[in-house]
Amino acid sequence: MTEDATLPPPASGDPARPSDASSAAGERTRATLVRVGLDLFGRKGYDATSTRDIAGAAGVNIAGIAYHFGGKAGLHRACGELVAGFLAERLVALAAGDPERDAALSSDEAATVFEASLTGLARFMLAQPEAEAIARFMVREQMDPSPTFDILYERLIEPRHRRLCFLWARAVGEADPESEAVVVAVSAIFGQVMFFRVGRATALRRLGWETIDETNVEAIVKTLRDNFRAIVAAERSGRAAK
Amino acid sequence: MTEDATLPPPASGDPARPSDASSAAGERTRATLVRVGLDLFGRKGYDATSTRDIAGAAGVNIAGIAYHFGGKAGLHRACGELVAGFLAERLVALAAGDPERDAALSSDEAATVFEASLTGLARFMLAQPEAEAIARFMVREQMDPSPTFDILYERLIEPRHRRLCFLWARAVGEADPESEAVVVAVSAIFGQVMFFRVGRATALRRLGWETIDETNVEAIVKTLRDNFRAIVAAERSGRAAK
DNA sequence: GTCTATAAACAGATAGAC
DNA sequence: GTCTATCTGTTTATAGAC
Repeated sequence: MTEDATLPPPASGDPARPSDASSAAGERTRATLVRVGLDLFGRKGYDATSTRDIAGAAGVNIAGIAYHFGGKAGLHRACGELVAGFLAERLVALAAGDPERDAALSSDEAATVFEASLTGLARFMLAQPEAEAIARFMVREQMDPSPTFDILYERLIEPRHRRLCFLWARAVGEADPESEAVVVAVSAIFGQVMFFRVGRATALRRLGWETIDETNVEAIVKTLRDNFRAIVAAERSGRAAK
Repeated sequence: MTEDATLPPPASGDPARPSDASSAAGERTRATLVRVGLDLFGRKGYDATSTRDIAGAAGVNIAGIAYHFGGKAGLHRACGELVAGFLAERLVALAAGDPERDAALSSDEAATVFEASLTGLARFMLAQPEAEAIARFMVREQMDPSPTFDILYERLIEPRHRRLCFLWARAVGEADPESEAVVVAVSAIFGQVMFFRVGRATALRRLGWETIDETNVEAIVKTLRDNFRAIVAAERSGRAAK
């Protein structure tokens, strides 16, 4: 599982790297180290993961980490950049919507787009094997943010969360999409998905599941959808009553 | 904050300890080490926390950890036992209900008790300063369970989650409180609370808060309550329509 | 029960050969 | 670009004085 993930687009010409080093072999080594690092950092945490473990699992010499990334911290940062880039692209596809057209959506359309984003996110983050390492890495950065968290927040979390708030405000007829009530509501709804990642150990034991496969995730998605629709309906009727 | 928490009941006569060692000084040392260990383990994780840090912050000699707990792992286990005992007791008080009387509750009463448990849990876990270390420690065990997780799960998480499932089933008129739909629904609702602990870094930035104080937590609780009521109402009407 | 001193293993980083 | 060998610091655990 660590070995054959299909995560990183090997990206032969990487403009983010300012320095030298552009041979095909070096690029392959870097990509392998980042992929393995993402898995191990997410699985055990930054401090619990030794550079020897990473180099060993990647089949790369230990000195290669310092050579290619400047050190352990540099590799960690590169993992964050991979996550931000890969996931931002993927989530836009999952949401199936063009952010620039959101402003033209009707209330019902906004609710539909929000729901599609929510269920798409759940299906991807909970059932896709390639998302496991990513989700673990991100949750860990949430728990105790390192310098890498800023990359994730600014390039991934903030814009996606902001868009959901915009959609939510439009769906329920709230004028200010950045109001406290909207941000809290969207966060709470997102938390329903997050539980099945963070509290996975509890969820699996309570449900007698061995893992969250594509069958199981549909049971979760059904509940998420039902809850979302219930909350939207109540919010709308609450506002109409005023 | 590490120094003056009022967490551990110093428990002079501890029956859980099979061995010798029962002087007042030794008991104080053990209690201090557990309290500091809980804070640091939760804040930085098991591997990132050195026994020197713990001993230093506790004002105890490094060798004392091995002497009193057998080693770092033993101290971690003792932290888990403290959390399980303290929180189980506290949550029963928060729920304001006697588990043995749950079977006699009406549907509306069950919903009320569930709601009180949910909001009480949120207020305690999100705003009480003494709960910060506990919550961090528990989330970390969820993320990558150590042997200590079994203590938390069996003595704290499972019975509390099971009771919420019972209340939820009764509230919405579901016969089987351990059915997949019930367990998933309760987990999702709990996830709404969990987000503001796990995703705290995101929530604070998005809301412009410096911390979640008692004022802020009321904004969260209001959303949690509204969402809970909306979901209950929708679930009931969905069943009535059949 | 608490302390000092130290052992034995391991961490990340680096120098230099190839 | 990759390798071996090694440096330097830190880790947990322990032995023995008090």
